[in-house]
Amino acid sequence: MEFLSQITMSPTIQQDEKPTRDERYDAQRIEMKWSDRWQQDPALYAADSNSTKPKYYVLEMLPYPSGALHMGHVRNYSIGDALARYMWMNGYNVLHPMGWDSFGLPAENAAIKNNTPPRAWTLSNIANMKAQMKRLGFAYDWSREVTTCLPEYYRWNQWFFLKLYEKGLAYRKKSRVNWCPACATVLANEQVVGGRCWRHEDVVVEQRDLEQWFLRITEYADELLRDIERLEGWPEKVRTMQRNWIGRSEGALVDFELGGTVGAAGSKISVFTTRIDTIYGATSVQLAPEHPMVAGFTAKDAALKSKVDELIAEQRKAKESGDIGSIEKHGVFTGRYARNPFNKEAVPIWVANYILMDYGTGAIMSVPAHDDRDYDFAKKYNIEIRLVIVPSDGDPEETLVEPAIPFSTMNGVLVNSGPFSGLTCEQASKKMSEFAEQNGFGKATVTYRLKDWGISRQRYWGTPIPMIYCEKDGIVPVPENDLPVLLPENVDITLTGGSPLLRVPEFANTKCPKCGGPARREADTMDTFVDSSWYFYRYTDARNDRAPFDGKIVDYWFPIDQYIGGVEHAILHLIYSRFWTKFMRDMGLVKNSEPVERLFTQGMVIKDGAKMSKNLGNVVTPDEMVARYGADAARLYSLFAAPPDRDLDWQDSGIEGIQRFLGRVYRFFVKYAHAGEAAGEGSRSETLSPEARAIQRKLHQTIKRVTDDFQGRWHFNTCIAAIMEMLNALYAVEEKIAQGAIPAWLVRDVERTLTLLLAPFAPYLSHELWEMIGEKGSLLRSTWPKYDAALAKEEEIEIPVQINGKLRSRVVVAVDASEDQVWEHVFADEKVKAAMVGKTIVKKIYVPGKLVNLVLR
RNA sequence: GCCGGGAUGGCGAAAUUGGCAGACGCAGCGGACUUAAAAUCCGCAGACCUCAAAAGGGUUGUGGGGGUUCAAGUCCCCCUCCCGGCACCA
Repeated sequence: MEFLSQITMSPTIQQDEKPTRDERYDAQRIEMKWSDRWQQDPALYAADSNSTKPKYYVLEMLPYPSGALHMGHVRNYSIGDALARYMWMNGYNVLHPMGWDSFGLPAENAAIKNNTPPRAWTLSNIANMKAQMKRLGFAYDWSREVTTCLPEYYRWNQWFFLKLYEKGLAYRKKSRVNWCPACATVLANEQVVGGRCWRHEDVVVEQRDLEQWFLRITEYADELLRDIERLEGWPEKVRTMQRNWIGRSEGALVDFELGGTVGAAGSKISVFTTRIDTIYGATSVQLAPEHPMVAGFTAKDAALKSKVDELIAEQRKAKESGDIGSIEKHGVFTGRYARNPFNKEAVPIWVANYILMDYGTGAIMSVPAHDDRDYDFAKKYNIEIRLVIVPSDGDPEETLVEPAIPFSTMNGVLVNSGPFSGLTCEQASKKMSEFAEQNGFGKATVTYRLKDWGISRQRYWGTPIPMIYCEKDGIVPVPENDLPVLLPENVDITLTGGSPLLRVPEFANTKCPKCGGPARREADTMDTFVDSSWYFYRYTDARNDRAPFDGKIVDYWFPIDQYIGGVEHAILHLIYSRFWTKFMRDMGLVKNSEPVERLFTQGMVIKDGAKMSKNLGNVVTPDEMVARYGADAARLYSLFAAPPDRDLDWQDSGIEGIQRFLGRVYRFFVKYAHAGEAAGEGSRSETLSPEARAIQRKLHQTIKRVTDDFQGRWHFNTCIAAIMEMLNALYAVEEKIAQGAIPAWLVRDVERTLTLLLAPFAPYLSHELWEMIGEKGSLLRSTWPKYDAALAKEEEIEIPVQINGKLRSRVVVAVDASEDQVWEHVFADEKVKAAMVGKTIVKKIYVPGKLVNLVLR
């Protein structure tokens, strides 16, 4: 009975009868063995802030603890981990930390859905994901783990906020939020679906103005822009995106006075223009529908008001669906006129849906002759089109306004522009700005698209903003000694009506630090981008309880040598982080002006042509991949399937090929690892057989290919292909190896080097191999192999022979053959001879080492 | 609409500077091993045509059209489609 039950319970024993247990590549067995060993040595991946070695700080963007890792994470961390291991093997003191961006909306959503407290939900997600990371074998220094939702971390958010407030970089102003009347609460943009509440499909979301906290990032707009030039290790596309995001434009403010009846909202309209030189062509003024002056116009004009409301709705809808750029232009004439200060002419005032309130002044002067958008609008509403610029090199007589002469033309000359006619655009821009300033109706100015950073969130799961409101003393900051302002637990966040903390009396009711009288705490929490703006500084000194970090330690580790993450963070996270660094520098906390030296943005992981998502049901989880193929295979495949900067199309069959490759490696070592061990060093001076020499050459070529990619463009897919080629070359001469015809020392060299080359990509297997070849020291601290150019060099090369640009033959020549020798071979070639019959040579092209081409006629 | 990135065999891809298009891998086909299958090892393989067959040879081929060049996936001009980002930036 017992015998039978053993059989049925261990079906693998039967399979194992043929190949012995150790000949099969059993990823689970190998990975569990090494995983156990690594757990027992927590100092294995520890960074040393007092080391004399050169430092290297490699960082992957910290994840939000959503519950489980996805393949995008695996890819991101496989890239970073390969680099970290490579740098360790190159003798660097590597800092490779990990943490959790653990405040934020999903925890609250989960709380509402499943009635789990955000804190418990978040911490259990972290535990799960940390276990997944460990199983995948990522080499993190867990002693520096940062969890942003814990008071040890967020107290420093509060501390920084107080500093920002002290410096005048934090201020309050009214700002618009989405408000669901049914929930009676504020909604994030994400919770607004098609203009309606995510929980109430039939409820239209309203806008409300609330007093909120802002950080004056615009104070640094110019420096943020200028320093982009220094970020040479960043992808060009990210730099371009940031430049455009900051959006500096030089132009002028010009005041148009209102004519006729003057509304209570003010008597002049200030417009921003980058082309003041076209102002004589301005035939209308256009206001954003939400421009404050418009409210004055519509107050007593119900018909106008309903038209304007329509424009507002159109604009909001377009913004939401993301195609504000292609909005169909609509507008309404207000019945009022404004005076162009240059020619004193009265022009009609319109309200238009393509004018944005949050850029410039929310008002423009419309010059239909020289701007396509203004042209379209003028055509539609029959507004006058007046030509004021003609190309300096064209015939003015022929220049009719049909269609608009592009606004961007700077190489033009002004016409119909009073005293400014005849000037070039450039001259006129300068003179006209000066003229406006002298006469008090305008000035040259610089406008940024970048807006101040609103950080108030009317939510529970975030860092409480450390401010107190006292009836007597007004806004009073929480004294530093009273930090942290703890986020209360057991808060019912399903209740309605603004910020959840407002409804927690123990939290909201407090005493004024100044007068001791009754006061109310700020109940809003901070945007989670605050957490991620400086977390990477905390890693350098993660357990400091007296300061966010020690400046000296930061000075050792910063800037981050390599930051790796998704391109979706190219703007917000990376610009806030840059701002935070500059603010900390101005506080004297850090010395560097930029946090990140080199940035790498990886592509998305795609399955069946679409981004992996639960909705599409095309999610592949790391857990199932690890269970079926092992962590090494999952990691290696995520690097092999595509270059890391491109999107990756996940194919389950692809990972099987990788597993097969790992098995091939393993079996080779099982068969031949001992030969090398027994042979010792042997006599390296012996002359190698052609086969042995070929293996040696291939080995050095492989080292070069892998090393070059780490130094250069990180196309790990081709590195891994190179290692596969090396292995194929070994199997091709397997018989010789088995016979001992390849010197044992060379086999051992190959095996040792192959193990080192695999170490950054497949840590589990490479550790196992390292042990199999009898190496005792730490693989991670061993030395990256160097290639020998002389050994990598080919002896003979094949030169393609083209005739009239078409491949006709090939000749084999010595690698150092002279041009004459090559031609000698070419002309001796039968196919070349045949092709030359009856033809004359027009041209001979010789590209050393590459090809030859004969042009015949 | 604007900005950015792409398009290469049945599939994922390679070709780093204008120089043999398709490395490496998947799927496929054939062979060896096996009673058989799996696993493994070896080999074939862009498409079309030609040759009785094989070897060989030819034509064609990197989204489409034009151009530059002895030579173009790569450079220039025009166009189509796909992906990502966006803020009509005045």
